[in-house]
Amino acid sequence: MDARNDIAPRPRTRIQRKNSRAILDAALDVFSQYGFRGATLDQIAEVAGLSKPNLLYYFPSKEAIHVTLLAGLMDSWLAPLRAIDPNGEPVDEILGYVRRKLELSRDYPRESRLFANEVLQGAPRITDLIQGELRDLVSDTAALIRGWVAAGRLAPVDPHHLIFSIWATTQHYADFDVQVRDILLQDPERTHQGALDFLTHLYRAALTPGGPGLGESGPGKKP
Amino acid sequence: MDARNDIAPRPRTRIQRKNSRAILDAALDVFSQYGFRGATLDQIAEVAGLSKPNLLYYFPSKEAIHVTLLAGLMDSWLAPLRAIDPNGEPVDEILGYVRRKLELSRDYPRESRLFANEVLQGAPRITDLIQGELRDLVSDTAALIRGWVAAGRLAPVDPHHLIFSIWATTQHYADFDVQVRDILLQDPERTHQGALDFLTHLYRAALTPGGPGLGESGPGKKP
DNA sequence: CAGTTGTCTGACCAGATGGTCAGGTTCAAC
DNA sequence: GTTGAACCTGACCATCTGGTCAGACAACTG
Repeated sequence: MDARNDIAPRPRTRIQRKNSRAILDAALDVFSQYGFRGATLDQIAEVAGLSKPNLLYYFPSKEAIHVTLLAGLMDSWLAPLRAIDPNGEPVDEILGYVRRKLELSRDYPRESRLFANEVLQGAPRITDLIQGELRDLVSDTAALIRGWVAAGRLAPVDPHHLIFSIWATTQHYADFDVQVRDILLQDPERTHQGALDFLTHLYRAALTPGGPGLGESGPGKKP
Repeated sequence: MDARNDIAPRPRTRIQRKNSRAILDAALDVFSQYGFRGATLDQIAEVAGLSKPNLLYYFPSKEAIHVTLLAGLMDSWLAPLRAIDPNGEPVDEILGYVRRKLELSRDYPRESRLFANEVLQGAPRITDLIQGELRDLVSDTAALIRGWVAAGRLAPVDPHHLIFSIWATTQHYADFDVQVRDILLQDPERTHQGALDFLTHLYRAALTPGGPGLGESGPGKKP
């Protein structure tokens, strides 16, 4: 009847903190590349520089490591969406979201791939998170966007498909990194800039009220 | 010294054809869901309704099945891109590509997921296909698009990032199907139609020459 | 320094996994 | 209906997998 059986027991000692971190980092490497079933504890242990029994001293099972990673991920994953300001300029707010999401893909590609792997495999371990936290936040954001559209401050688009498209286009650079690199053959920073420029144009064109060949020509406010 | 050791030996007898088909279909189910390492021969055998040794009577190894699937996939995967008509109306041609690609995602989601899984894991078994066939075709298409842009028949966009975004947005509906369903909670056909409408608007707005905020103001064609 | 708690490991286990093999069964052609 | 090839299987194997465990070792505490 002890109370230590949390999903992620906060580390107490320094060693615990250090090793937990090392394990989660190694696990992120391996899980994001091979998915849950394809990853092995031996691999994770080797990457982490620990023995397999030692892994299982810190985490009760392979699945516990995986769940800990996924749970810790969702927050930072949703942060850019939460950061949309309902009182801001609609087009700029959405372009800002695109930019933040793209930066997330550049800076945390392993997290993106971990998530992609999980969803690809039917999201068996995060359906509750998707149907809960994620769905609620998306619903709210969709309502916000609908409001902007109704007010004529945004071209009429379906909010859900808009959000999906932003997820898809930004995460693509993390999830399909190998493909992108093999086709573009250029340094990552340039690819990132090219993607940002393109996506900015794409969404500005599609979202600016007055459609293609726009109506109200506002001040060309710079980024 | 027999000549039977092709990647995909064309089946001769009726039984061979039937069972090969069943195996590949089952393998597509399993591989697309769990990835190469996560899939097991026992699973594939069970789905195919055959015994495991019988699988290995038709294919020499697990990897051979996987490679056969991937090789057979690339063609149908690239077909929509090949179908772009250099003599057509640029915006319509690209919108047509988007539509075909979206239909592919709806009709062949397993193939999309198989491909996604493979690329996610670093594309260890198809780097040559990506750097060869795929890269060449993308290069050609990019050149075509650049030509259209130069002729003022398309808004100035980076062809590669345009193509990436089309892949991302369309394949998203297959690869992240679970997530899309959990958020939208509507029947697939309606989702497909909604996606098509949104993407059509998105790309028409971004590609129509004379769009928002660019230099050469072309003819403001249609709302 | 003794004792207690926390950290770590080699050896081990049961079950799964990719793959093999000797031999049995089915099938089509003679 | 005999025969040879194609088809199929149960039993088996080496290896890997997630996980356990008894006990060694380290570190803080008194």
